[in-house]
Amino acid sequence: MASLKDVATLAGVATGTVSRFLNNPEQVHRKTRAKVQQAIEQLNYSPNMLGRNLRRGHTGLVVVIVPAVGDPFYGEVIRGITRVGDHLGLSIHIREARAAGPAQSSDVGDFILSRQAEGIILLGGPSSYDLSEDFLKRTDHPPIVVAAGRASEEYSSFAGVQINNIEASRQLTAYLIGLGHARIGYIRGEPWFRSETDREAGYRLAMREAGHRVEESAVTNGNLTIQGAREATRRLLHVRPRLTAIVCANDEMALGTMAEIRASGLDIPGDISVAGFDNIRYSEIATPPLTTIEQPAQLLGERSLYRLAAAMRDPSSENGIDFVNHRLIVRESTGVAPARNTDR
Amino acid sequence: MASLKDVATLAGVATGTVSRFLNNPEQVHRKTRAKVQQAIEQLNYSPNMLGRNLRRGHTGLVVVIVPAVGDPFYGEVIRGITRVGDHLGLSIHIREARAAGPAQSSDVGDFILSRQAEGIILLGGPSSYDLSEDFLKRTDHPPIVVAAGRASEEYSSFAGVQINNIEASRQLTAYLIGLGHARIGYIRGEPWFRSETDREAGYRLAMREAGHRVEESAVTNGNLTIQGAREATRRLLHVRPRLTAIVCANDEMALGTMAEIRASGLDIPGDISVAGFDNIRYSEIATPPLTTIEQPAQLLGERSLYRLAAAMRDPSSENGIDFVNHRLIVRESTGVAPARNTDR
DNA sequence: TTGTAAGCGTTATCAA
DNA sequence: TTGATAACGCTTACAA
Repeated sequence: MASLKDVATLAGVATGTVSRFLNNPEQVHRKTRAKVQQAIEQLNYSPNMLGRNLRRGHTGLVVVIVPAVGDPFYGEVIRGITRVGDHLGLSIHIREARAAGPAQSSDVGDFILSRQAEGIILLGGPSSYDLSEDFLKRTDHPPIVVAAGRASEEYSSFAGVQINNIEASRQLTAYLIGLGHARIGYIRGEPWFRSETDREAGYRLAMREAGHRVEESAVTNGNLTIQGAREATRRLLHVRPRLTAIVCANDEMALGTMAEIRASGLDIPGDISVAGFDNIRYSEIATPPLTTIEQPAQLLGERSLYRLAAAMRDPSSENGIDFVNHRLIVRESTGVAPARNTDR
Repeated sequence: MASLKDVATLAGVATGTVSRFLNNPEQVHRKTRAKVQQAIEQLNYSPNMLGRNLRRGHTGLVVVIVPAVGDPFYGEVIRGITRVGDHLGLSIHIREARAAGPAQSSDVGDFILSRQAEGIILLGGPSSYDLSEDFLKRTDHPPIVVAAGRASEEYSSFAGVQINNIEASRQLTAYLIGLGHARIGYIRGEPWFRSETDREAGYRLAMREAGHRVEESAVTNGNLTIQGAREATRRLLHVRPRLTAIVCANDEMALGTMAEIRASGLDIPGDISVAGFDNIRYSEIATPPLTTIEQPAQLLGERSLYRLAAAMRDPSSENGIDFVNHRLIVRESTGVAPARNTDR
């Protein structure tokens, strides 16, 4: 493959001139420009970014770490990120967090430290999936923004863009309580995602505020998957007296929960109400349509990259949390609590 | 940030020695090893990949171009790819194809030609979304594998891993015909995805084989989205005499189609049967569960990367199409055709 | 086993 | 406006 030097030789000029042609064409004479242009076309030359980036000392590359590619919610966030990336001239690369779990610390840290990327957006993080402990201890890494997650105390050097998960969850749960529900179950996702401990906290808060007790058998793990949620739901359906509502830490699990409830012959919301989080595109067309908390996904993405870009320019820029508005969307999966059953 | 030279200075050895320590530790004396190790830790050194890759002449980076991040089907394919990537020591980067449409040729080609990536996997492609005409004309690019798409004549220099879309679609349509359906509509996706022209061809083939006429008003565009499919379905519901079945080019659209049919008060499959493609995870829990063609998504991903890796090692390796098996999954969204209505 | 030095493909500085 | 040359951080003969 042709290098800049080859072009220079063929055009009969110095390498510096070709470089100038590439970066500041107006500084090279019309006549020379033509020669260089001609040589470039003849050799099918295109600049080697490795050389360029090495010399320039930056890559214009931002890496987005996503827990699961194929997740409809994160997909929307990423759409927002890439849109801003196009606008700012930044290359966006997406990487799936190691599926192996927290034990296998990821190689993402290495990738960053090795200067191939100049910034990171952690979607839904931070979790030990994303970055190794070693990495987190260091202070000499490029800027990091946590989007749609939760920048917690222990990672306070990260900026964050997110909804107020505690408040959103409290509001959703309070809405159910307002419908007369008292026996409300909760299906959490992976416990190492901090945004979800917040959601669980909001649920507990609303229950406490209403004076309802949370039985620990009514709170269980759904692993963020449809299948996990179905199994979790099966467990919750054994709780007696029967729960009249189930809140899920995201819509994906809520869809699984609804499937399992339907499979068991119960009615939604007649027997049990179900609510989720995220408002993914499948929630609106579910049967029944799912009550959920909408996160402004694309906005989350856009804002994260703007903040990251600011931090890349000025490393000393603030790294507090930027809250965006959520919205309770009431649909038909929630209804008034069924009259108290006397059987069992 | 510390460089290899800094480490060498601090450890009191030559740069070459540090480099050897990094790459062939067994070739350096135990005593020296300790010194270097110590210096590395003290400086928090990690190698700059730009320098290393430039010198070595390769990056170990593979780029996956996906039409839409957040698509559940492609998400599975990517999972297969990343798994093999971990295994082969290749870094997998995902990039979303420019959302702007074919007019805006993408910068992916530049990225590849600039030697940052050593291979490309095109998911669902190739389409003009992915690569510019200029790029496709060139022959000096790194190996390209088309996964879950269709490597057509015009891109015959690409290897492909896919199901036989024509045959799968023919089979699905023939299954409906076997249930007594004769008036079957078709909702295609974006016409520039070649895999979908194949699916439409298979549908037409089955119809022709059964001696059924395809009315052009019964074939329409769904843009690969739920919303697009709903609009398409609204159009199809006006066709008279009424269609008794609708085949969609993917499950995403089929879910939208079912939502619209339900919204219009018709029964699935009582009035209209619906079938899709891909067997995404939401299809099984849809109401009713969706009849579809399963593609072995993870396998598609795994095979693509193996083929790409082979081509990276040996550029002259074959680039034919590697077919994997699809499977018809019959669920409750399809049933026998309703008795011929005399009204209208 | 270690040191020296050339070179990967660029850009940038300094003279000319 | 252009050319010569050092430098970015690393690897790898080759010599010691």
